[in-house]
Amino acid sequence: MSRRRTLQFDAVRDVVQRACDHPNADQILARVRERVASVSVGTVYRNLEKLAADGEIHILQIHGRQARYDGMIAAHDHFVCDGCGTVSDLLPAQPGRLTHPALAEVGYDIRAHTQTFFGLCPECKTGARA
Amino acid sequence: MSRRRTLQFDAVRDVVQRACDHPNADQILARVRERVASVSVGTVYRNLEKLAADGEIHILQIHGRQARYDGMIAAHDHFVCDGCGTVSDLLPAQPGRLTHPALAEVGYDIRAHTQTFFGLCPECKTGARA
DNA sequence: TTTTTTGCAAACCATTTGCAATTAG
DNA sequence: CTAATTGCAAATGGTTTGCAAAAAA
Repeated sequence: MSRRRTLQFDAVRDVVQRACDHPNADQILARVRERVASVSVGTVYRNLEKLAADGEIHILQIHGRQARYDGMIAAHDHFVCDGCGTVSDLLPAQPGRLTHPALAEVGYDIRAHTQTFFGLCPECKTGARA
Repeated sequence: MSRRRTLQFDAVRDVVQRACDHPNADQILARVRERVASVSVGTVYRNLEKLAADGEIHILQIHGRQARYDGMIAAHDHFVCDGCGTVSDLLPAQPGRLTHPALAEVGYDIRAHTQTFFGLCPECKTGARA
């Protein structure tokens, strides 16, 4: 079960960690192939899964059925532009989460905002599962 | 292009708007069939799409590739329990968005939090597309 | 009648998986 | 040597689509 060092694994990790555009699996495959021409789709997905399991990357479900991958694991938010379609990282200068008004002040036209929390609900917290 | 009133459309809308568990398409199909036994998968998806286009419901991409549907359109956040797996609405009593500490105080054990903003970035705001 | 909507089944497409061959340790 | 990883190709599974028949307007 131990993790083995392979050219493919290292390439996938490096591509995701260097990317600043939240690429999807296809884009990652293409970039990895620039270095290791023979990698297959399955290998890319398997390695992305491993990296996510190890907490080295995050899988983003922005919209639609195609996942995007994020190499930045520090807590941060995202902005999806309806104009150019890019997904960008929002890094608060001050500790704490960004707010709608704070972004408006920096020039963003925020039209929607969704927030999702993950964890244990009050019932599960005091009950069975960990 | 005008919208026609059909049994199927009304049933889909009613099922989603009455649901408080953020059902997926399969669950909605099952519930709609309790009233209109003959509805097909395609019809359900087409009507969900229309409702979302009209802003009557929201499509949620919580995790994985299976969408969930939300009949509550007022601004609110979501909590996904790692224990029981339920997705619940978080409705702030006071205007404004819920925060991590606020939820902790009410008994939630928050382990992750993601925030996504949609709109126009500063460049697109002052540029071409509306 | 005219146009939208339906049901069915096939198509799509991102992701997953089985398996034999490779390869890291 | 032996267990993990790969490439390939086939399978999955949620969602979409083409089309002729049914139903609104």
